[in-house]
Amino acid sequence: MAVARPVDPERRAARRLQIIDAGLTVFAERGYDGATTARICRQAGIGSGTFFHYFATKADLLLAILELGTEETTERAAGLEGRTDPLGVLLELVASTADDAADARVPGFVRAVAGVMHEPAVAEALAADDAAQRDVLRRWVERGQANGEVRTDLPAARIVSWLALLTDGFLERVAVDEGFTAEGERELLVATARSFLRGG
Amino acid sequence: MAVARPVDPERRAARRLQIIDAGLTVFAERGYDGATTARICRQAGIGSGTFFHYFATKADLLLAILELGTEETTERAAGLEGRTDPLGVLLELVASTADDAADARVPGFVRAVAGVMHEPAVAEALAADDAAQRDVLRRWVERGQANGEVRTDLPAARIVSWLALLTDGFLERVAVDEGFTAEGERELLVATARSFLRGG
DNA sequence: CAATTATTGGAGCAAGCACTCCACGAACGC
DNA sequence: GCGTTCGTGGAGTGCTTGCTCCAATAATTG
Repeated sequence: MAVARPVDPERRAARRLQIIDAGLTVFAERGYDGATTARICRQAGIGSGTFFHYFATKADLLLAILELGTEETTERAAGLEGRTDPLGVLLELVASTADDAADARVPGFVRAVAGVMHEPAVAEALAADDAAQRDVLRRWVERGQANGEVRTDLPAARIVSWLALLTDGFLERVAVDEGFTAEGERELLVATARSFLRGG
Repeated sequence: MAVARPVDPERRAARRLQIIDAGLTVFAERGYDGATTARICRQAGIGSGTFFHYFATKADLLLAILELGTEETTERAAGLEGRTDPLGVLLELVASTADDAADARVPGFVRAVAGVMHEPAVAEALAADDAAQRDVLRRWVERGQANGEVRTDLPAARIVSWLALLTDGFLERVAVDEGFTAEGERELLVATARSFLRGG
């Protein structure tokens, strides 16, 4: 009778994260289509039955990874409220991209995702992530403009696009360029962003 | 007896280009794996037999497109020999990226390629293209440094990487960002590159 | 016109894939 | 212990895909 064996949310979350981690690794090194579910399962050390017990679809795994990234972004943004130096905040946000890129899997994952952008679900998730990130940036850019710390000859939205250009390009370079390391170029990234924000 | 029906190189080249053009289109809008050979054939208005008569493999088509791009790069470089204003040349080269991006298929194709970088053959071809492009840029950067037009606080190779960062990021933004058009942002790209080269 | 060969379309095939299904074992309430 | 449900692995399946094969056609020479 009795309702035996209730779900253990912690155990479930842990397994989920384990699969997510494996997915991140394999997506990064093989691309989306190159990452077969079989390989992801092997990387995670599980059977395919388990995989589809946690994710209905391979695409769902990708989406879950993206969602995790978006969460981190919003958390990071929340931790910055109350600051009064918009330029400093913006540069920290830019620098955090370099820090993310220090995990070698991140750049690879980013290009893997870019390669599946034509899938509507992925495009939507990525758009949401992009919008969240842009929202944060724009708010600080506007404050900086009001402040006099940021150039006012360009609208805030356009400045945000250019910050994104810098960080996207940075990730791409780290992925491709042998001599271009996240740690080594971090400082120059910040300096370049500062120069741009001031209106060099 | 008689050797009838000799190959017509022009006809062959034309067909080849027709397929290449279709491939560029479909790769750009569907990604590499999303671009089925069937769809490429439909786009080109040919049967699959014809396709494989011209390209042994789907990957070969991708490689052919890349090779065409490399050729254009080297041709463009050759046309610049003899100039004495390194900074001007560099900015023209950067601007030509923006011009390429005006063809909406180019940014899409670039990310499609990025999504298959884990294939050794593609990685190799892309490395060759990258090396060719870098070689040209580095030569002009070095001349600019000797000239006093380009900053000397960074080694030429590193400056080249950062120029590539700008152009890569530019292509990515054009592909993703609704409000970010190649024509509209071209000028700012050149200005930003100039600022960076001078050492802002 | 005949002979010969490049060129073409499309039917079909083998392989690989995401995903389903099921049976067994473990964990819990009673 | 017993009953019940969750968690798990892996064999199997149906579909898609890159690619092959071949018969028909077009083009060119003599």
